Amino acid sequence: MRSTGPRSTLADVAARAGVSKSLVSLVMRNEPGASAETRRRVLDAADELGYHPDRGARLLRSGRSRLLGVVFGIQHAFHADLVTALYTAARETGYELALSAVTPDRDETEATAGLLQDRCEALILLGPQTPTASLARLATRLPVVVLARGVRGAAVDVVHTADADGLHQAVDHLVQLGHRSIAHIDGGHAPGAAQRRRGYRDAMCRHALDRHTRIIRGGLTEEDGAAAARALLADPPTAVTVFNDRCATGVLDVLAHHGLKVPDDVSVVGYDDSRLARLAHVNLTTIAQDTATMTRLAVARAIDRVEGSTITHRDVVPPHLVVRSTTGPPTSP
Amino acid sequence: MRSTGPRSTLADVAARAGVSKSLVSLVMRNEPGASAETRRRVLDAADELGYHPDRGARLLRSGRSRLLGVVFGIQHAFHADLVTALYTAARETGYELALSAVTPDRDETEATAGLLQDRCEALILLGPQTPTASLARLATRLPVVVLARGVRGAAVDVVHTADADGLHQAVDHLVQLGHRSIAHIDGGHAPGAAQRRRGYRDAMCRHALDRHTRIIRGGLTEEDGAAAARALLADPPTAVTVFNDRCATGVLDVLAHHGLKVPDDVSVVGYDDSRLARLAHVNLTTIAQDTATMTRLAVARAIDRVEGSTITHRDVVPPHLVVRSTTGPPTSP
DNA sequence: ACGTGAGGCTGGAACGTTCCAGAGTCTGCG
DNA sequence: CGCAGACTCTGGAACGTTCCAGCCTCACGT
Repeated sequence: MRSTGPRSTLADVAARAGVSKSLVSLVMRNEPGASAETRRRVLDAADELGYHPDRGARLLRSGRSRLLGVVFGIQHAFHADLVTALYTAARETGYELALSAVTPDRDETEATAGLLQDRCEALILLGPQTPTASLARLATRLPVVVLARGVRGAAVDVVHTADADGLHQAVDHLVQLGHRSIAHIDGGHAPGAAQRRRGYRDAMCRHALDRHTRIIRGGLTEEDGAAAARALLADPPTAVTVFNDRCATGVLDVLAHHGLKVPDDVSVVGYDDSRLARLAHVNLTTIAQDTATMTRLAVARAIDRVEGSTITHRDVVPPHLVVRSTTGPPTSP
Repeated sequence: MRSTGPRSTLADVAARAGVSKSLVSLVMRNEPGASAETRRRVLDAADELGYHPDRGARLLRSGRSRLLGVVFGIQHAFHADLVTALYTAARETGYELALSAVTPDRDETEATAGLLQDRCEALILLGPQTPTASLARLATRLPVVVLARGVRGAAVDVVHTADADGLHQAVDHLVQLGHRSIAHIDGGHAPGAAQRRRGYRDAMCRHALDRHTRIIRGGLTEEDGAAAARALLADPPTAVTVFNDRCATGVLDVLAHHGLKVPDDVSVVGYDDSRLARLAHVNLTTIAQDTATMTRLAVARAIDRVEGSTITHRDVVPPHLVVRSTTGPPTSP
């Protein structure tokens, strides 16, 4: 049933065309050094035999896999968005992506190990939790780009959003709508949480709203958001900025269950502009990370390194506010 | 800065451990033939050198990649659950997973092509939309296992849930609670939708509730659920079974926004028991697909085929009801 | 005492490429 | 005429594995 036809090799093609292996190799790689006539003969022979070069052997000899490894959290909606964008960013570069997922049973170390076996030439890590020291050690073996997390110090390239800036925009927007009692549900120890927290605090200061500053411990999951929202119910602010969209979803949910109207009673701003936020029935006002730019940069940095660059880059990409329907002017001050 | 340390090889490890390459090879593959003591020495040496076997070279020599390709939809919460389970299912088998994602910009054909280049020995496709004919064609090249979709006819192995059975259980549960007006929000043309629809219809019949049968066009996203729920608002049933959890989330959302209490006013049952359903603040009663069993079977089928089996299997795994907090007795009949 | 067999280990030949050094042939030019 | 250089082409050595045949050593049974 299955045509387990024996794969033909360079040698087979060479024999059929009456030339040497080396010559066939040249022709297959489209390199100069063969006459037009032989070239055609070789190509014909290859075609007749249904020859396809063996990637593994090629890699083994040449040492180049043209593969970029990507480590991502499979449960993470925003990572899904990033991976999607990474695929398109890599499309025209001549490099391909190799995916390795982090799951509850499979940590980053394991995910990374898998990619090393594939001989990836560089690694792109999405919001890695790996301690900086380990990252640095990894970076001695091959180029590493950290995406969507601001790591300090390690000799790795970093691409992330101007986290604080995002919260400035969020607070500005709310203040402009007339809000004064604006809380922040933070991301705990999650990557970027500290910066966003600081952004919130600074912005409140700038608007002379220090005394309204109110930070509730959140996290990065829906759960965390729900818990934080419940903590807020006793004395709700008129607006709340949330660490990320996923967490904001939990907040919205709890508010709805307790009869609080969004945005009439409470305005909510998320962060990421993940697929979640764009859903019509959620339609969340949020701070959009510029995934297209970030992923394009990440891929470019990785390739630069592969091709010999030794400059360490840290790219901070500005986010922007996307106003949807979860924010509006406060009804009662 | 970066030592661009040359990748260490079997030979390096061998030198450091004071044994031969062959011995190291044995140890790395976990084959018998080395004493416990040397084994440890070799493992230590490998660790110190940060050695990772080169998959390409391995494949080149042995002709076996020991790789199972997995094609999945990266936007799909339930696929994430499946991939997670697949990793654990594959863990002890000696095979590894190669992931290839389907994104809005990257269709199944492209995802599959990538895996073929990696010389995967078999393919596991998650809820593929590819037409049966193409699947059959693909199956002539290498073993193919279709997971979470009941494909007819093609010479591929299939592992899926007893879809209709799930809806029987859902309806039985609701009837037992005292519901009579039970609607179904279906999945349109999605894989499995037809079977679930039929399961609902049959179960309603069996309980002599034919005249309450009410099917609303849904789909597999939150959007679809939200739209369907809005259609239901004019004359809400006391309970509704929904195509999947994702869709059910949309339903819950709309109900909450319109002040309908769940489960007091309306009971809701989902399908999949995806991570979504298990969230504390959602806590959705749902039909759990047995992902552990399904993935274990899928991996086993793939490996059987790789190892020469020519029997075509179709495994139908029974789902089971998980009662959480979105179902309860109807308050007013 | 001696074969015997098993367990632990080694050396070298593959696998299908690419890369390098060189071997012919031909052209043009001093 | 001879020789440099360009153009074609060839042979063989890598690349990092796995696989195979075989070599010790030791304990065991007779």
